[in-house]
Amino acid sequence: MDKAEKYDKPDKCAEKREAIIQAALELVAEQGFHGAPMAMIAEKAGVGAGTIYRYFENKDDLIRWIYKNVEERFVEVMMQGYPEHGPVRERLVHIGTALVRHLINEPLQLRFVEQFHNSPYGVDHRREKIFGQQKKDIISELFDEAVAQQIFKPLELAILFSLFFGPLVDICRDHILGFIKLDDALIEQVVGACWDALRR
Amino acid sequence: MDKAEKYDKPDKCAEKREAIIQAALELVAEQGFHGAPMAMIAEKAGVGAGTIYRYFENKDDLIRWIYKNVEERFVEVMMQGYPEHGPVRERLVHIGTALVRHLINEPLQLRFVEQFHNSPYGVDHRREKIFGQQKKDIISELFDEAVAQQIFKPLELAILFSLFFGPLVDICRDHILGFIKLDDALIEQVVGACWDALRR
DNA sequence: TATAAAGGAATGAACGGTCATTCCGCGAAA
DNA sequence: TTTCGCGGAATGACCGTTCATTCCTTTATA
Repeated sequence: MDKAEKYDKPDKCAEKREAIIQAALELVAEQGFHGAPMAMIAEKAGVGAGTIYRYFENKDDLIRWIYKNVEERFVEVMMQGYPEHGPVRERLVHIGTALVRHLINEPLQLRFVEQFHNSPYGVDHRREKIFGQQKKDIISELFDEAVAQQIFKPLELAILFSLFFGPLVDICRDHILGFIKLDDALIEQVVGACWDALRR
Repeated sequence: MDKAEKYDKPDKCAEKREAIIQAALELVAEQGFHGAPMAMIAEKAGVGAGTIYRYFENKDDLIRWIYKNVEERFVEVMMQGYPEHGPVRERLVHIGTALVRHLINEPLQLRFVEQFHNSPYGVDHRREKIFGQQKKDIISELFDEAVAQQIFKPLELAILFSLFFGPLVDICRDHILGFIKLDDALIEQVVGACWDALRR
């Protein structure tokens, strides 16, 4: 039964890979990088320790791959139903609300990203994000536009991002850890408060 | 010369202890906990590896002791010149400005605290801070008062703290890492923005 | 179809390196 | 001479990574 189930699936490789990713995501999110040795990831994923190295070059590679995917998911979520032609406030509230809703539904993703940001990778990543800026993304464009239209305070993008996203992420973490209890009304209030910080 | 200097001081023990603390603070701040092994702390402090254990029970003890002291320094700085009887806005601006000025003058302390917060200690510490709350501190009292007077939005303390302190700390980090350049005028604008987030 | 060999995926014990902590000999102070 | 702080090699635990071996699937053969 076990064996039949195991081998009649055509994509067992992809499944193993997924199991490794999920195990690593959970362990890093819940215990930090210290608490996620490769042997433990392997055990949790139900594979041998060496197997991980068939799918990922090394631990760094695994961690970066997960981060990249999680971050992409964040952007996707914020862009889903994005009111591209609405007023600035509506667009910003959409982004903030979508992000918060997603983060509290996927606590592991939030915790993982936080662990990543506070690690040797983190600084390099932020530097690249602030200075690299080869192709402006939609969110940066929205902020630039709002500054140009004198809707936002005339501050650098990095500062505006901190004012808006910083508290939202902090508050999601507090919700996940059980320190506060977010509901729809409260999310709206908090996003509104972050908007107030940006508004001229 | 070295020896003479070393032993004619009456408080050489306290000096050694200070050297250990300073070395640990610097290494953790600059490299994270991974990059601050006890042997390296000892070398940087100019003492033997075993000597650290004459002053601190173990690494945890050392780290917690440093954290406690750094945090106390933060509170001291915010309370220095605190306009106790001024209007709420003035008091809040004082706190925010004093904190930012101190953080950018003492980048190691900021980086150390951030490392601490993102570690197994961090969550427990925050939980204790939010729920423990045996004796209200002056800052909490200020926020409570502002909510009661309907100057602030009617939100929980944890949320108001995130709205105010979250961005300030983020921005100081960006300054330290060279991503932005804070000056007095900019600090005032940013603190003002955080105030706007709280204001009803 | 039945059997056997080949090929590649998976395994987990073993390796080299690092870490926190211990412990014992040394040398300064009394 | 005795005492005691100190140093740093030694210890044992742990971690990322490797690799010889095993196991499963596919292909070749009769």
